[in-house]
Amino acid sequence: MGKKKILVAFGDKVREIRKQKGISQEELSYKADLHRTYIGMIERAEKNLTLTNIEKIAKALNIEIKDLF
Amino acid sequence: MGKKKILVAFGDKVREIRKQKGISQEELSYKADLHRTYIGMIERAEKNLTLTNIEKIAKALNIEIKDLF
DNA sequence: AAAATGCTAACTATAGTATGTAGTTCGTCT
DNA sequence: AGACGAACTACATACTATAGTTAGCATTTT
Repeated sequence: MGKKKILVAFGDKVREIRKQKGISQEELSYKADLHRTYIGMIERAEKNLTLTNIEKIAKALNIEIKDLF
Repeated sequence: MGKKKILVAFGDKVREIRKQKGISQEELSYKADLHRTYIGMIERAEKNLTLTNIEKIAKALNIEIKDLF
């Protein structure tokens, strides 16, 4: 099953910014109030996340939602 | 049950741009390949939509995902 | 070695999809 | 003006797909 481009792009962006900020998936998961493995799934484009979780991740990264696209 | 701010903001934005383009919910639903009533629910902030559907709506409106935030 | 991430598998919550009906808006015609 | 129909939108409900959440162990990275 091929992963959707948009999910790959989003996951890559999250990983890029997360590394830029020098934090681990686990640290991000605390800040976003999401599970550690769930963050990994998003970065690997295995989850089609909802708008509320997109917002949680943006806030945890201290960025605007816009900046994830 | 109070509607989440982010969903209200998103729904309002979709409606604003849709009206700006002078198309009905039904027309938008055709272009986005989503059900007519589902578009209504999104505009009324009753649904927490996923990233793939956010993309569908942006494409149907001929805009970038960024422009919805 | 320790810390971080990948990956599988399960369960539960809710998004996605659709139908039917009620209500709204808007122009047109007496 | 008010009455009428037509197009659009709201809303309740129900079903089915899948997102959300977690645990455990494997693998990779530092």
